[in-house]
Amino acid sequence: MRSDTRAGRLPDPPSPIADDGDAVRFCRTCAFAGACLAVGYGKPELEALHCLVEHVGPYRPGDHVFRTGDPFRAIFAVRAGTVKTSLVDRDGREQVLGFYLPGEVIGLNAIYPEQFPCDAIALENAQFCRFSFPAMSALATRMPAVQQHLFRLLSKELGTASLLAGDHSADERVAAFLCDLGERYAARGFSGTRFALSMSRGDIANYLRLASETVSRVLTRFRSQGLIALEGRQVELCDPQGLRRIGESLLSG
Amino acid sequence: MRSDTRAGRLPDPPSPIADDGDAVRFCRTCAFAGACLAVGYGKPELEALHCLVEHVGPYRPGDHVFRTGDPFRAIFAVRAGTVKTSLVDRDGREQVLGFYLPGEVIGLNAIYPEQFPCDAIALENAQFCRFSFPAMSALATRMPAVQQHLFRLLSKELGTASLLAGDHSADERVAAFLCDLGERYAARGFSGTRFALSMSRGDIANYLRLASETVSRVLTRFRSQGLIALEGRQVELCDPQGLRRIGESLLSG
DNA sequence: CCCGCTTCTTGATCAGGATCATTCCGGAAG
DNA sequence: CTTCCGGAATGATCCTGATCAAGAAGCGGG
Repeated sequence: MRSDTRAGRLPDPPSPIADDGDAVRFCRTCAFAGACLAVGYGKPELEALHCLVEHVGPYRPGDHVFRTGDPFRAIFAVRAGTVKTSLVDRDGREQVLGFYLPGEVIGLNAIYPEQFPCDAIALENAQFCRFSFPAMSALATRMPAVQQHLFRLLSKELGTASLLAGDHSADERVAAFLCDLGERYAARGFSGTRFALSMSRGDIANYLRLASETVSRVLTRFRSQGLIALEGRQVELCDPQGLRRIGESLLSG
Repeated sequence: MRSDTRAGRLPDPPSPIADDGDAVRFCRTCAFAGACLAVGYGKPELEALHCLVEHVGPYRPGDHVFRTGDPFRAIFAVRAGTVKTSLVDRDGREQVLGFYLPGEVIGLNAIYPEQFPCDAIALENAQFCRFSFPAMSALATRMPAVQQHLFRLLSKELGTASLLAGDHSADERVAAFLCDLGERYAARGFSGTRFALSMSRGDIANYLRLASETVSRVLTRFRSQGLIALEGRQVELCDPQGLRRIGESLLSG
């Protein structure tokens, strides 16, 4: 599993960490870092965490990590790659709920219904840490730090979910989307101004509740205004300040 | 506090419970019922719950229960009345995040930022159970049922938050809004087909990301189609099935 | 290298809902 | 009763972004 045949020369230097051997380095950027590090490496509690973590993957682009209706047993931290979550209503229309980068957690919205309310689909080759939820909440009972962490993760996601709901112009949405992605990449140790959009224009549009044509147009205009540089799915935020100003109503208040 | 001068003859027979004396009856419909009842009345654990619950109120229409930026110390279960939560962006535009009926819980989205990210404003005379959050999470550590309950509440709210985000027509939004309110009233023991809208058309519109004129027009049309009866803020769902059909894309998938 | 597919871009037109403006209604105060 | 005022209903117009349509560009496979 260390080095497989697909180890070609992918042109992504700021690529997500896919190195299974470097658990410590990965864990520092993971959303569970707070919980994991709180217990301290070497202590017996860490054993408990390790017992309930299971590395799964790799998944290839388009693979499902879980599907709508699957019984809820675990949450997943993204180790490598990117994932989108989406739901499909009965007339078959897809609805993208979110994109998740390395270090972020998916599956939290399945706790209440006790089954996954959405699909999770890998956008790139992806790997995960799988946390058994029953084991996790049992652990949380014994370790306040873990419980606190779960509460925070849930509450945080709650905050971001309500942002998309506002009525905002296409410009605001796209600008905020780019800023948000940049900040999240930066928080995980990648470049926050230069990265690849791992999702299609259609997925972006769907997520932002716009038509893909509109996304194209806005991106093109942003480029002509010097706010971004764009080449296929590679994007550079040339004027993060300006973008932030445009999207600010979605970003902080 | 029991009977003050404003005890006029308000025409709302299906009024929320405002009777301080009937704790048991109220608690059965409260969102914490599962947690509270799980420990069983009379057991020592109940003492713990009672210690961290504090009844607050009454608040008058327009009063703030908490404000954006207030330090987060507690979550609130609505005992009586209705509340809206909303945030105000820097250009002063209000954004209604949700309406909360008796038995529902507000403040969960403050856990992560550790301060309230929104205002909570009473729409009617309102009272609350205030749960100290540090005490609550300490209790959750000792009582898995409470912890489980908090996780579920958070996860549930996460689910509803993502529904509004979809791109839906004005008709769908209004129909789903009415159905949702009805179902929530029904779940708390009130009539699910005949109730008063405690919020203004403007608030509804804001919540649904529509203009208030649009809400007016849709309601008028629904009435002329026989889907609802409407008189001021009193509404009756004459054809809940039909409404549900219209709004179904927002209601379950 | 060409083919066929998907994704992306760009243009032209259309429509749903926002906005502006006016009127109507119901309750509170005088 | 009249006046006043905010919320609500209704009409007229405008604008953003969706939709329809067509072409360009990337990409994997033969």
